[in-house]
Amino acid sequence: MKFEAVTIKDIAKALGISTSTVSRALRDSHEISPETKQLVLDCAEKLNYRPNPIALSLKERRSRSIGVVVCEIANNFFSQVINGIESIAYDRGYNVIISQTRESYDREVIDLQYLASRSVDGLLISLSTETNDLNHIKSLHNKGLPIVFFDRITEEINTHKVIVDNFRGAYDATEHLLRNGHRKIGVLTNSEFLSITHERVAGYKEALIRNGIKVDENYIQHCFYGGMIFEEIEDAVNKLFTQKNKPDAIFATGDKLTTGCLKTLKRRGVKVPDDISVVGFSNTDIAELIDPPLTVVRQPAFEMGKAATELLLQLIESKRPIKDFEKRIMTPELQIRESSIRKMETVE
Amino acid sequence: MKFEAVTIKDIAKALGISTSTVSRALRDSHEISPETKQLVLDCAEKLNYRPNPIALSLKERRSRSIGVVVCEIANNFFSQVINGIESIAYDRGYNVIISQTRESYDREVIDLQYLASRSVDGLLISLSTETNDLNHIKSLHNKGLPIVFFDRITEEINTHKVIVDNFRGAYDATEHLLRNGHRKIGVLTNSEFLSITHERVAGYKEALIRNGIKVDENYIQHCFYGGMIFEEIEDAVNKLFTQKNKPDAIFATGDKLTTGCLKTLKRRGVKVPDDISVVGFSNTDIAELIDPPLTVVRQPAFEMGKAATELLLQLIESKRPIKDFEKRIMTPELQIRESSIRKMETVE
DNA sequence: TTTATTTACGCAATCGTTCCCGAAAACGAT
DNA sequence: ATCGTTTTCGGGAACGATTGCGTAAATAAA
Repeated sequence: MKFEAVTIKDIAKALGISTSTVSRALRDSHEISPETKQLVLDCAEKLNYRPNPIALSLKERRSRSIGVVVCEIANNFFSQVINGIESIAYDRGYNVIISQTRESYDREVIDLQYLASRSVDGLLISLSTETNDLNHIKSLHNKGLPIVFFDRITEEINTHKVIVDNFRGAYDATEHLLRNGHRKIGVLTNSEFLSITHERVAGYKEALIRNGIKVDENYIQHCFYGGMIFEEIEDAVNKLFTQKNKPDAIFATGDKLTTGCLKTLKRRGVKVPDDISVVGFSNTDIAELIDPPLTVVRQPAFEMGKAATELLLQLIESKRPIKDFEKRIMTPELQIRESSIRKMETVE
Repeated sequence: MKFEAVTIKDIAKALGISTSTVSRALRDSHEISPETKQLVLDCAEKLNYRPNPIALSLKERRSRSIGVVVCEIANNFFSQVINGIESIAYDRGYNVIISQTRESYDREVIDLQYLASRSVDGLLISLSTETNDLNHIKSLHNKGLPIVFFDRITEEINTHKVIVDNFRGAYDATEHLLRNGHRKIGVLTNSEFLSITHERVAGYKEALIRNGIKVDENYIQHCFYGGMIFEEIEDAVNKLFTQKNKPDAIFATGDKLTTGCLKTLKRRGVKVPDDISVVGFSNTDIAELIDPPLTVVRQPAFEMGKAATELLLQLIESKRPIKDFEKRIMTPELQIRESSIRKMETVE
């Protein structure tokens, strides 16, 4: 049950020198003779010495680890973001600690508390649905903990941010539907607390307005938990279908929202795209396999993870406090497939 | 940039008592007067004191964290397992540190090294494809670090293991295909290094044999990286299709393998299930949305994560060394959909 | 009152590492 | 030979927390 690791003391004892000398030799200090240095290095090699990161963390008050807070990893977008995060962090010698909030504010508070006490050197945060009050993050930010937001950001905290051009993604998706002859476009979207919701709904509205179509608020259905609870989506779709003027297309603004919508339609026996067209934000790898192949707004998730991590490390490793923050906006890609293309030859 | 946390010393100073007293008061020791205890508790509350886990880890040589090693999290099965792991660990006060090997042996070695030096109290491992030599794990195991394997296990190390009944999953899938009139069943499977490969291929073979069909080794195609590299799957499917006797069904033994196979078929214009049937191990949430709805062997991933974690914590928290290990075998579920059902009315 | 026993707390070591400071030895300059 | 520098190394404190041991004061027993 014990787990005895080789320490600096063991080397010191083996060589009959002090721990200070060993430490300096390993750290490649100038105030050490080449011979002693070599001796220590050899001995460390022989004993398979590994510095104890915990002791280092305690001493240096940094852990060479960064915390990632997302709502859930079982989501294509976030798991791809995490891959991007790791690809950078790993190379730069940082460890990544992931925590999931499952869209709960309480868990976000606890997770953040934990990560902070664990001395992470910085934080990569995508807010959870329930989060409205940001004091738990502000207090960490005010204490000087480097934070970068991605995807679900907030304007209340001034720091680096990485997002996709949500407005444009939504605009393009909506316009694509309009071009294909749809006029009554329903929206399935997330909680109103989230930045992505506002940006995406705004893009949708703008596309309508520019095409001379009046926005009907009844067509905009919010799912508070973004589809984590399936019934939420069923309800939202029901509400869309009980409008006096049933929509002829649905735009879903999230991964779970999109697939949940498709499931609901399928179970109801609604044909896509014959009865209704569907476009959704999604990073699924199998959009082409879906029946019908799904038109998606795809985010450069991996790149977003990379960018956010680079910005964070820059914050962490900067000597002097950074006051000039950047909002990096990446470009989403509309991948057009059959789910949004009205078949003209289909006649009732 | 500094991040000053409240320590036990701050409380001691504020109250004019020693750190020992504070520590004991917080730990609810009996040798502390009720008044002092209350004083300390109040002060701790007021200053918002949080014990420093790093200092605790150093002192107690345990971190109340467990390490998880998987090939990748952007995989339905593994992200669901991780959810199961977290659901237990979280309640029991353990933190989960996830690392991805991306199927690389070298990364597995490094990740494990890192987790060990980080003083994780235990390890949950699913081996990576490339891993053939187990010395890096054995050495940790021999030093007494609690380890539980799941999914991709090894017989070389004696400890708890959690798997699904892979033999049965494959047997059921194959027999299902046989019952539907298929006789020439190709297999897309993982590296021969992996336990899951052997178990699943064995189940497949047994089903054939029991039905009086001779096993044709040419029908069994291994993808070394389990489909992480798409071309691998294309090649394998090609090989299957250039047999003198083209298969009339494909059984894929992994998530990526299954979706990759479907993509390849779709791009080749091969119709499922008209031209060929497909069954695969997969934990995707949208099997029903695929064209055609996909017959899958689904693993109770969440439950597997829970079970593995419970076994690990039992190992970690046991007073005396455990010598009696358990292999927990859970039941996979064959979910039958259209991809494996030959349409009888289809005539050439 | 004296002695024995609790009670309640402080001191200091410990975990593994770094680093400031002091000092011995070696070297060069005078 | 003497002094000043430089090189090279050791001692010990510090990071935050726990804990064995020692001990003064309070209480109980004689």
